[in-house]
Amino acid sequence: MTRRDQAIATLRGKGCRLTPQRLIILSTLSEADGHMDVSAVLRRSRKSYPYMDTATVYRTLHLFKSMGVVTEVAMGDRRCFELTDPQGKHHHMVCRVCGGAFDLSPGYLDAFGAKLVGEFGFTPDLDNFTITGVCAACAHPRRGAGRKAT
Amino acid sequence: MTRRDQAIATLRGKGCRLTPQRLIILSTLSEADGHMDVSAVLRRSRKSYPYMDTATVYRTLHLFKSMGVVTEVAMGDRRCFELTDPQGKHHHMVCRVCGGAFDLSPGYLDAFGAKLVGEFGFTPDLDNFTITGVCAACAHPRRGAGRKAT
DNA sequence: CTAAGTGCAAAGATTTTGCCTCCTA
DNA sequence: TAGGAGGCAAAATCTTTGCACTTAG
Repeated sequence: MTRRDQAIATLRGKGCRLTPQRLIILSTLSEADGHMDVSAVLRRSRKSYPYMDTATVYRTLHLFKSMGVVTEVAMGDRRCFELTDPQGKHHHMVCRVCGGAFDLSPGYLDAFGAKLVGEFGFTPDLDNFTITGVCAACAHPRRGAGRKAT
Repeated sequence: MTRRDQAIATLRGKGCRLTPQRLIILSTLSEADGHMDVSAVLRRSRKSYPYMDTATVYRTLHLFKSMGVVTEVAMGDRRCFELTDPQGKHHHMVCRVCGGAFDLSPGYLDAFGAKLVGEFGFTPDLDNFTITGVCAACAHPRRGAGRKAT
């Protein structure tokens, strides 16, 4: 089951209407496979539905976030959204130079998360975690082009 | 040397003028000892200088950020500023229930960061790192009030 | 002195809201 | 069909910018 299908099931289960606009926004997020800001969601959604309205995108993303089907992540000084990974953990490293996103296997953060719980009683939201930084290609421009890996 | 003094030295070294407004904004950030958003900086700065202008705050914070004397951090869905810690990193845990922010000593993420660099060549932005989750008070409401920590 | 910085006001962005119409369930 | 959702436009915010005046160095 794809994340998009999972999201649809969740929305249906919570009694939300599955309007064409909502499905388009889900598809948009799904195709991009990651972090898009509001204007990017709007722009891309309009490719399949030119009348998509700004207010609809805002309302929909807020709804999705409150339903847990999308996650809002801070990318530097920008707020982005992405479909929540139903498997649970799914981490990304996002390069702030080229914008590329790289998957990070679960496990890398486990020790860290366990420490926070143990020492502070603070339970971090590690299920959908994104960290920004600079990828190898952008850090060493001569060794490879800084192309986008989405 | 306090962070504020450090900041002043840096600014002076880079040839920036030390206007009263800039000093007030530094003091404001310094007194609050932490993450304040633009409107909070403005509001508090006006206590010592009622004519402080919005544009000045924006311009000053941008300047300070570009000079490295303040760091912009994403606190949930809010962008905040704080004096850069000259010791280096200093992280936050933000409770998504009560909104409270807790400092996280450097070191907790070092092993994690080193792994990313070593295994993927990805250099994470740990200076600017905030993790959301649920704090002890909110996770165990009976044991303590969910009060706000800055 | 004089270039940098501020204040003010206006322009631009971004995000939210009201209200009426439309459509999903 | 009835209440939720979308469209549209206006409003509320948030942020940036132009320009004349002030001031730190």
